[in-house]
Amino acid sequence: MTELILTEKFSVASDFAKALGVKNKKDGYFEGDAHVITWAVGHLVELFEPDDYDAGLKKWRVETLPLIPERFRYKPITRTLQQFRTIKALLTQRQFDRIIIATDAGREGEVIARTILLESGFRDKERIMRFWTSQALVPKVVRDTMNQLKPITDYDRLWRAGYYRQVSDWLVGMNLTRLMTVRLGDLFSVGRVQTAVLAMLVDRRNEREHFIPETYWNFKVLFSGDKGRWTGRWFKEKETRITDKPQADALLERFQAEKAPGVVVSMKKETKQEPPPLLFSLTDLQQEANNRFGFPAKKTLAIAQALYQDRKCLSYPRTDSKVLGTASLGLVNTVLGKLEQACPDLFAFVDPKRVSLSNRRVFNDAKLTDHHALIPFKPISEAASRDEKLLFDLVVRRFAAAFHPDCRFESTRVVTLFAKETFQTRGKVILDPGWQRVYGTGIRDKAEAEIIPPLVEGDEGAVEKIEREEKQTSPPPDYSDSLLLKDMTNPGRYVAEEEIKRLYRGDIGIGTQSTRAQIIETLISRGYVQRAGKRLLATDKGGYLVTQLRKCPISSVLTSPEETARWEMQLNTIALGEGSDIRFLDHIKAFVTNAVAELKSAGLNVKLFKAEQPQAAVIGICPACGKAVRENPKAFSCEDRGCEFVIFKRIAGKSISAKMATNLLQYRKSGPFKGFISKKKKRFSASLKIVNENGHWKVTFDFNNQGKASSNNGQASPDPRRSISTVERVRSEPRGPESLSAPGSEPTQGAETMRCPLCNGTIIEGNRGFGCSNWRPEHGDCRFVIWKEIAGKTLTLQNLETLIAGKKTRPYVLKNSNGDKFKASMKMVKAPGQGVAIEVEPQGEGQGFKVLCLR
DNA sequence: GCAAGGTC
Repeated sequence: MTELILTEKFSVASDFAKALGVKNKKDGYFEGDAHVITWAVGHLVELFEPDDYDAGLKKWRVETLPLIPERFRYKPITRTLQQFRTIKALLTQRQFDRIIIATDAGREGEVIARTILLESGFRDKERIMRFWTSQALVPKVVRDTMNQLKPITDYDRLWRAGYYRQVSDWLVGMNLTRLMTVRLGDLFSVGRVQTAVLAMLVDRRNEREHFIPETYWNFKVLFSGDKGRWTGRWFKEKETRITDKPQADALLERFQAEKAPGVVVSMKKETKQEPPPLLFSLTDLQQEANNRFGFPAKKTLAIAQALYQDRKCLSYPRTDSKVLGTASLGLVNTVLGKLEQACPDLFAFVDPKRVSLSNRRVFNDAKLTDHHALIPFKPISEAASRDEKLLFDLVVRRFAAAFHPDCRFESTRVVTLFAKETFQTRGKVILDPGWQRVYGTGIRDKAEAEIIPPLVEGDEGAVEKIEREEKQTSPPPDYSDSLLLKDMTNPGRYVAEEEIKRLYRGDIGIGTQSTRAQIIETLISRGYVQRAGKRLLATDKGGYLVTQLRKCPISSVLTSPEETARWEMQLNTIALGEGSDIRFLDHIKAFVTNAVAELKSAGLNVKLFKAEQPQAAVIGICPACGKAVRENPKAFSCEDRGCEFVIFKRIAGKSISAKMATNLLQYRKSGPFKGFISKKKKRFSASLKIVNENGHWKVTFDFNNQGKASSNNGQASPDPRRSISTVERVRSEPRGPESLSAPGSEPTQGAETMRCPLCNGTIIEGNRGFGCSNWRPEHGDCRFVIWKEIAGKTLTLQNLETLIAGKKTRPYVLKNSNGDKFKASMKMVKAPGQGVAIEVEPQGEGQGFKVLCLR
């Protein structure tokens, strides 16, 4: 008997080949005695474009809308046509006893297989079987599941649900994008997913713009008794804030007037346990990598893909599952064995009892989706990039943590009665860090870790200090990739209606794990959203589209995340055989028809949008005028229009990368590089340098010094006249409020590196300041920073060296906070309890030092 | 010039 097996992707086909002992690889498939195994590359077939139905539809016109094809048709996707033809030939030109569909176990997997069969003209359903499992495809799982093949008709409903998903997205997207674009005179894309997400970003921008901060007050009282001190925070029922000023004043007066001590009225101690976090889904990993390293979702996906595909140390990344299947216990044991050897520290406290099927937080078939959670397969290669290692480390730690004991801690809550008001004190002592060992003990609960004396009810404490804190309410934060992914995954948090909240209780989100990163990028490329560091900000254009759609009652549902969830719910019922597909499609068609009619006649404000292009990245400093040099399509040029300095992206036939340009700007010389082509078509090598000829700065070749700096990534040594030390230039995202960046590559070789005066770490350069490479909590949480601009003066590299060496700079003209100018030199001093400060020493007499820059 | 969903 011969069988044809069709998988969704090459990696799965090769898992099958391994399990079935098929070794003979042909072009586009594996060939064995009993099996031929071939693979798709995701979707190989797509819906017709409008102009495939009718060439007249190539032009976008309002009059041709709504576009509602009588019958939807498919065509092969050009990019993967070769593979489609291979599969079609196998299906139609060879006789197999059975065709086994082994695409991923989910709705889209079903669509991928069915559309290939459809477009190949293969109709013999009797011979088609479905291979269905979400377990990791180790050989045993493949062989066992091959013995439990299902008739394909069991999955017809799933295929229909997938088909309606495709078709309804097409109807909404094609019609409303064309309509809004033609009516508003600029490209305005509209879609079920992208418009709902855009609306979330626009709403957040509006909330923040219209937010009015309110002042409120807290009270803290420091009690002191025989057993020690404790701080109580005022509360009444669940409230800890007082929003009324007279009330706050009255309370303060009462507290100050009160002579009697505080009395402990309750003391509760509980031992609590916190289980390890669940294994990573892609979205969780993207969130964590965005929070910790500032990686955009797309970057994390790309790195994870490389770890999976090239380095083969990570499982399939596009998964929304946070568990493994019960068939993966053996796999887990193998992986644990390999990783233990590579990083024994992380696995020293693994609890063998947790490495068993009784660990339902890890092994849970009921919670498996198309794929299982992200896990490591083996230690990462030494050759991997820094970013790859960072990301992989997150996965390994999460994996290790999953097999650790719970974190056990003792939580204490003390209530003290003072002046007839109640004050609470919370403490937390970690008894056994359990899985937190993997992350370094106690990082997570720093804020709460207050040590409380062993109080009992009735203990008295004299009042030592009464503190009133004035605070302001803050608006919800701007979205980052991380926060947006969270709300896309779990939109119910922002949905008011109880009924709809319930819809989200299942696993319904907006978009899918495979596309969420892409949706964010689409919004950016449409000019709806901009990145500003970690933040994602809706632009005026994005806000405008949402406003126009919301003017129209029918179309406005696209701007509500609820609607996308309703569609998902209905598709689910179709997949389960409970819903009517015809009614669903009729509903969507009616929606599109009505929305088109409504928007055709709506009084839309037509407004012209200049592309709000985010500024291109700064790649260096202009040698001619000191302003930023930015990348543009053809060159790296000075942002000052009046300055003509430019480094073209092609020099003598060779492409110049941003990295090369950065080096060139920093060191005035870079190379040597191979691959230039002379006017006589001869190849040659040369370094590039920046020279000043008659007051004109330009890039020229340098033929000296050939081959000398090759050990240094093609980077020349720094120009000795410019600096004796170097600072690592960091080009990743800024972190936190200080806007210092994460460290980039290793410190530049060949030059003395500057050291942090507090912890001896490496000095790294961020966007706004020079900081310490040990800024991460796990590296020592060093907060050292010197801002690049101090009192209106921009520091030079030489100033920085002088300051770090503890020496005084020469006097400069500086400005104080009132804008008054004065002349002073700067020096770094130890500031008590604060790390370091930069002081300026005014030139005038008797003015003393003035602290201008605390860390 | 359009959607969203796969995979590269």
